[in-house]
Amino acid sequence: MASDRNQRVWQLVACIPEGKVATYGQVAALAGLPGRSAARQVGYALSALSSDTVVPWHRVVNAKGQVSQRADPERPDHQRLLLEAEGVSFGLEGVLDLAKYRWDGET
DNA sequence: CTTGTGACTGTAC
DNA sequence: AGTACAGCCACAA
Repeated sequence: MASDRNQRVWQLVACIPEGKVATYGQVAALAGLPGRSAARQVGYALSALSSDTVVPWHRVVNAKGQVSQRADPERPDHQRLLLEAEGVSFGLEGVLDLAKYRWDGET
């Protein structure tokens, strides 16, 4: 059973339009998570996701514009492929242009 | 109840 | 520029 905060985060992530990405801090702020460690809680919320989750967690990236460090060890490229399929361009370092793809926070 | 860890961020050197 | 430190919250043992 997930906490309400986690569901709140998932709901927000699910609101991210295709071709856009949001940082943990961005999601945290939009989710209304108080405190300075909100980003951590967002990361934890995503970590608690199920394998059958419908949440496009791959659209959530860190402040560096890179995908999470905890991606599937078996398919680390999966997240990148999903984003590329949405029109997001990645750099050789697996970095994307946050200034261009960063979600405005509105649908 | 206490301790430890974690999908992070921001500031400082 | 890249690296290092501190902060805060939630969950598991």
